[in-house]
Amino acid sequence: MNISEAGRRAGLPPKTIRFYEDIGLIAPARMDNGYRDFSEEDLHRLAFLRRARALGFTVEECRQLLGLYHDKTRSSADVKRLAREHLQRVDVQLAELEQMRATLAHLIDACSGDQSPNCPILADLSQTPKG
Amino acid sequence: MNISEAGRRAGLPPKTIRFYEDIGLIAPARMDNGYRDFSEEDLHRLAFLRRARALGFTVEECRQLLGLYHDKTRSSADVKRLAREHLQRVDVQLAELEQMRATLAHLIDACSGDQSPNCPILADLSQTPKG
DNA sequence: GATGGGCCTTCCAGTAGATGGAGGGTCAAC
DNA sequence: GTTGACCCTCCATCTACTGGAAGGCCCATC
Repeated sequence: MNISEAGRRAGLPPKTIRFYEDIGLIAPARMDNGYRDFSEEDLHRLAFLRRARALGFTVEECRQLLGLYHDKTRSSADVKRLAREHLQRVDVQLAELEQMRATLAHLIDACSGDQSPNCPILADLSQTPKG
Repeated sequence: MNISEAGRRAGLPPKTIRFYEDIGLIAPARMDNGYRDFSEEDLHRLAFLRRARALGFTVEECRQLLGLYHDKTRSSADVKRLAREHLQRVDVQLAELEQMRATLAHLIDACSGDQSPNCPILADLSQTPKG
């Protein structure tokens, strides 16, 4: 199977698949003409990667998860630990974004949005730290 | 005022300040020896940048915001539009993160986290799209 | 006046995770 | 035989910095 077909079936653009090969996440065979030749196993890995990335795991975490997936002697504790660390990061990001959102919404609400130059948003941004 | 003092007062590392000068967000004067010489106005711009960045505005948006801030003929509607567009982006990111979080939390909850290789997290990641 | 430490400068490289494009090979169809 | 749609590699670009090397400046101390 060539790269565009693999991409279509795994839900990843060919560019991304080549990138994943570059960084050693997959290693598809090659045809005589040099074209990549994707097996079902390659496809499986690609789909795994797409899902793990969609959950926000970093590429390095994906590498570890793939390693665990293929390690029949793994313990689920290792996987769970990785996932929990990631969840903590997600929670931090969520808290930051929610804080941003609250401040932004508050400022937007306070701004008349008319033709006057008077603007609480700019006023807030230009506030000096101690006054 | 030299760069480390400016950084201390604006809450930004010297490296970041140099970077902001590189991309044209600030243009501090220079002393005879080539050192940057920050005015109160420069400090004000730096503090503005720090706050706008902390609210998640991109550097290009910060550039526009600074432009509006110094434009006495601005209308607050322009500022509000920028802020609203940004808020929409934040909301999209929040929705994505919350979706991630929910899935992750669900998977983590389902995983025993013991020494068995059996792991619902890996099972989910390796699911093929149609079964 | 030599030396040391702590600043400052510029420039280059690297980060994450792709994505875009140039330049060129391959292949099937018309 | 020549389009057009693929494929290949390699390099550049994006965001917003951050780290480090190599070297200059300034002040204090011996």
